[in-house]
Amino acid sequence: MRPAPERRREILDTAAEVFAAQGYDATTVRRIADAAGLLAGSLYYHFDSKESMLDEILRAFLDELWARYDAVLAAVLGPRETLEALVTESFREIDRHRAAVAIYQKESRHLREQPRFGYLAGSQRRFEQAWLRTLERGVAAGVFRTDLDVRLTYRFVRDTVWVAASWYRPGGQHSPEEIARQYLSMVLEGVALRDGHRTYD
Amino acid sequence: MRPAPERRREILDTAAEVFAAQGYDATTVRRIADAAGLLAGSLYYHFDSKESMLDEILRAFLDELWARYDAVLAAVLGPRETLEALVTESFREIDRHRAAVAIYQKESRHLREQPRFGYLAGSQRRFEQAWLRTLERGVAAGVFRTDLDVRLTYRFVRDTVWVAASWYRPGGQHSPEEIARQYLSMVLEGVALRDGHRTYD
DNA sequence: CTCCTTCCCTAACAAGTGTTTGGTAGGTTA
DNA sequence: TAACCTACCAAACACTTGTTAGGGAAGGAG
Repeated sequence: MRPAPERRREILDTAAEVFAAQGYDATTVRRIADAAGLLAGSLYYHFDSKESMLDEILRAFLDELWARYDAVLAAVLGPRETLEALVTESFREIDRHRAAVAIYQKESRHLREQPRFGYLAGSQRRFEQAWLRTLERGVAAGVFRTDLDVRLTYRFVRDTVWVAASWYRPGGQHSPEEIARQYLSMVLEGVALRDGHRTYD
Repeated sequence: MRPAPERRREILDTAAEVFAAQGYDATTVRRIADAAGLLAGSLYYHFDSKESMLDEILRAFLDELWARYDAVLAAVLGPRETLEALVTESFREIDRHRAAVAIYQKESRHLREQPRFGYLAGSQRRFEQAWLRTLERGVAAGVFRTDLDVRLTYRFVRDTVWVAASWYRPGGQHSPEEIARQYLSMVLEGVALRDGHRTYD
């Protein structure tokens, strides 16, 4: 027999890809099995249910994301540096877990209502607090504009970052860091040209 | 009998709400019928199929959107004014057809591959061209920054606008025009405070 | 060799799916 | 009144869904 305990991970990655491409509900277990090279019933040797696969995908993604976020937040940087670090980590996460992020984007809103996926709501609250605090710190410190609705700004920043998962493909011409740099530049400085605006050297 | 030829529209609006909330595939015709106050089979007096309902919802949305976009583009404004007008019209469209926009956001990527929904790909190409042309005009005219990847900027602007459909609720404290103003301010000027930055009067 | 574990297949299950068919209450038209 | 149309219901259809049970091939351990 092959040594394969990573067969499980292999199947889970396949499932994540299919979920991301077709949507969770539209994906049949037979389709996953097909893509992974086995039959539908055999999936249940590795996993309890289709829902368990989804659960495991989302948990792994959120665990890794929060490990990085917590590291950033624990460093207690200035508000602008915190924002830059959070955005950069987000793009790195998209680079690593593209499928999981796409699934999260598409499904979390209605999954959140199921008890089993209640942790999605909890994660979202922590997420929102971390961002709001950072923005408010920045406003107080005079590095962010004071004339904007903070909550609107939060949604703006949050969305601009995460929807990138819907078009980003790893191995493209831009690295996650490069995309993060340009996104940050747009979010912080705007796309309009103005007097004294510096171009890259 | 009631006068109702608008019963059809009523059912379609209900279907759009349910599709937007639960996802198209996760929505059963019985659920739609329930919400509309009739039985599943009775839906087929008004519509050919579940897919037809989705098709009609998306077509109505795109038709109206393009009518407004074409009016803006035909006016041949300056690039910055064009961008502002397109964004404002987009938020107005979200205000009017919130459910349809949410469905479009969630489902268009994979629907696009079905022949029946091929027009989604066509619409997306026109959409991309209109935006890219406007941005390139702006770069050439010196009103937009020259150091950004135009395609990245396009996705940035596009996404920031349309994901708003996932959280926007009509009748909230901000009108579509107010949201558009703040979004445009963030996209054009950035969220960072800088010397000489003016707050609202 | 024999036993055991790992990993998968075959075949079926009940529940739920979109859809069709035939019928009918009640208003409109002639 | 009679014929007709609109908008719906009741019941069933064929099919797909996620899931389960039993079995078996292939390798490692004794």
